[in-house]
Amino acid sequence: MTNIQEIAQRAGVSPSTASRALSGRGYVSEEKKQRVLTAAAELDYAPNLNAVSLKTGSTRRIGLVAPRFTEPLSLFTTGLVHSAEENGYTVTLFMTGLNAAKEVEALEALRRKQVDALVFVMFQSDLSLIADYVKYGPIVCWQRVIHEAIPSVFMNQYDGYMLALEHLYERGYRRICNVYGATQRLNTQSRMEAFADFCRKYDLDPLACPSFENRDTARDGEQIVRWWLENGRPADAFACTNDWVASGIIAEARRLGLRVPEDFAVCGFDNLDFAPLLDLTTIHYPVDEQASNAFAIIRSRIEDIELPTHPPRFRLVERLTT
Amino acid sequence: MTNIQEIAQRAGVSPSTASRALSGRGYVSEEKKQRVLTAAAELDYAPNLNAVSLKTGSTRRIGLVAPRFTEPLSLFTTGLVHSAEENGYTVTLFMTGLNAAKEVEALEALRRKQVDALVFVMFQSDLSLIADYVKYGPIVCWQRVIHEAIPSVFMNQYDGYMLALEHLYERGYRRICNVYGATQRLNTQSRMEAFADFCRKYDLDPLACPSFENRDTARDGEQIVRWWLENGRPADAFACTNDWVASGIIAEARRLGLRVPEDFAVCGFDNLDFAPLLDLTTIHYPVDEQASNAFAIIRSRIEDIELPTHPPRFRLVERLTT
DNA sequence: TTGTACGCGTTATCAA
DNA sequence: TTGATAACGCGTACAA
Repeated sequence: MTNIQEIAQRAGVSPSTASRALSGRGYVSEEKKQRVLTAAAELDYAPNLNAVSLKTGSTRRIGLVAPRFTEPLSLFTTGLVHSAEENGYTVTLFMTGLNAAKEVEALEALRRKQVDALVFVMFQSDLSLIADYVKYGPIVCWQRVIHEAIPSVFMNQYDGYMLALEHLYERGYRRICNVYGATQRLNTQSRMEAFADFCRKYDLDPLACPSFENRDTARDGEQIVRWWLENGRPADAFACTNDWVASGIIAEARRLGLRVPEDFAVCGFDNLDFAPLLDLTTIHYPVDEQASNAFAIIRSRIEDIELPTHPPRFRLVERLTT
Repeated sequence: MTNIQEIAQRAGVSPSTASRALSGRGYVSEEKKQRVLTAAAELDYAPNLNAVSLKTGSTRRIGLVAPRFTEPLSLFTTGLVHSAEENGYTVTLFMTGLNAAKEVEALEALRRKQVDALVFVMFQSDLSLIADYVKYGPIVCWQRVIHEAIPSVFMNQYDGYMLALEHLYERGYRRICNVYGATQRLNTQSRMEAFADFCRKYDLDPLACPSFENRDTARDGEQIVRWWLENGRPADAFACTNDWVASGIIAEARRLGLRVPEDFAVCGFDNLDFAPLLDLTTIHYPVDEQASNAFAIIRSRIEDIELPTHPPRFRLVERLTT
C-alpha cells in the first residue's frame, strides 16, 4: 500500500507538507500542493483511516445499540445513518437481543475507541452501568431515561395517546378499551395518565370498560377480539399499544365477520409501513426526527458546538378504522 | 488513557510481554501473565483498537452497503450482524439511496481500511468499477451478479416463482396474471422463464391473461384491481412481485367489496412481517440464511479458511388468499 | 512557507 | 521465555 511518505518523496517534499496538502490544513504553496496532488493521483494514494484515528483520537464513527434491527427500528436506523453520513460520520451496529452482556460489549467498543459515541435504543442494563461509560464518549438514548449524563430523545407518549383518545371521543366513542404494553415502562405509565386526565376532562368513568396490560403483539390483538365477543361486546373502540396489536384486532375481526369501525373502532400507534394497507387510523411517530436529534446531540458534544434540536411532534393519521 | 506500557511498567515486564499476556498469543510464563492481568485490571486498561488495526492491518469490521435499511432489508441486516458478532466482527452501514457516488464512498471506505470487506445489497454502479476494489478486500453481493471476483448469495427466483405457480395450478387457477417488477432485473427475467416453462408443462396459453411489468408497490396493486374490474375480470389469480403489491391488491379488493380468494386468488413474495396479518399466501425467502452465507464467504476469504455455505431454499407459505 | 522529529498504542521480529 | 527495537501511517509542534 502506498503511503504518504511515498507521495512526499515523489513530489519532492517532506511528509508533513504532503499531509498538509492532502488534508487542506496548514499552509502550503500552490505549486507544491499541485505536485503533491498529482503524485497522490499517480500512485493511487488513499489515506489509512486507522492511522488517522489513532493519531487524532477520533474515528468519526458512532455505534447504534439495539435489540435487533427490524421494524420499527429500521426507520430509526435509516434516519441515524442519514444524519451521520451527511456529516461525514458512519454508523456501526451492535445487536444485543436485549442481553445485558451484549450491551457491555457495545460499551466496551466505545472504551476501546472503536466508536466515538453510542446511541442506545433500548437496554436492560442498569443505567448507572451505562453512565459509567460516558467518560469515554457521549451516550444518547432513544428509550426514555432520566439521567443528567445521558440525554434521551424520547417522546412523551402522553401527548400521542391523548391525541388518539381525543379523536375517538370526537368520533362519538365512549366505551374505550385501552390496550397497554408492558406496565413497568414509563411510556405505558404516561399513557395511563393520559387516559385518567382524559376521563376527568370529559367526566367519563375510567372503569366503564376493562383495560389490557402487557400486550404488544398481533396475536394479543387477536385474543382480545375473542374476549370482546365472549364478554358481551363491552367496548366500542380500542386504543392500542401499537399497530401490531391493532392489526391483530382488525385481522381477527375480519376472520370472524365483524366490521370495523361499525362493530368497534381501532386506533393504532406508530404508523408502521403496513398501516395504510389496513386503512388503520394511528398515531404517527416521527422516528427519523428523533434519530436526527440523537445525532445532533452527539455531534454537538463531540465537536463542542451548539446544534439545535427540533422537538418532534406526534400526529394523528386518520384512516378508516375509526 | 492508560496504555499497555503503563501495564507493563506496573507488572514489571516489557511491553511486548504485556502484549503477549493480554492477547494470549506467544509464550508467557504463568507468573508474569498473572502479574500483567492484575495490573491491567487495577489500571482499568482497555486496548486501543485503532492501534491494533493499524498494526495488524485488520479491523474486524465489514461494511453493509444498501439503498436504505427498511424492509425487507432489515432482516438481512439483522442476520448479517448476527453472524458477524458471533465471530467477533462488527457491521458498519453505508446508505446509498441507490446513488452511484455514495456507492463509491463505501468502496473508498474499504480502500482506506475502515472496513475489511463489503457486502453490497443492491447497486447501480458498473460491476467493473466495483470489481476494481476487490484488491482491497472481499466484496460479496446479495443482488444477482455474474463476476468471477464478486461472489453473490442471490437465490434464483425461478425456483420460488415456480413454487407459486404450481401452487396456484394445484388450487385450480388457470388464468394467472403475472405482476412483475423491473424488467431489466435478472430476477424478473427468471420469473418470466419460470412462467414460460410452467405454461409449457401444463399446456397453458401464456397469453391467456395479460401481464404487468415494473410494478412493485402497494399502490401498483391497487391500480391493478381497478384494471381488473374495468376489463371484464380477466384473471382468477395474481402472482405478485412481492408482498407489497399483493397487499395493495387485497386492500383495494376489500375496499371495493370483492372477496379473496373467491373473486381471485393472490400470492405474494417475500413473506414480509405483515403477511400473516393479511392471511397472505406467499413465498418465503430465507434472507437471514443468505446473510449468513455472505458472511461465511467473507470470513473464509479474510481468514483464508474453508467454510461451508448452505444453499437456501424457497418455501411456500400457505395462508388464506389462494 | 517548509522540514525535522516525535508520538499516537500496539504487535512482530529477532537476538539473547 | 523474555525484552529491545522497529514498524504500522499519520498529524503536528516547533524550529528554521
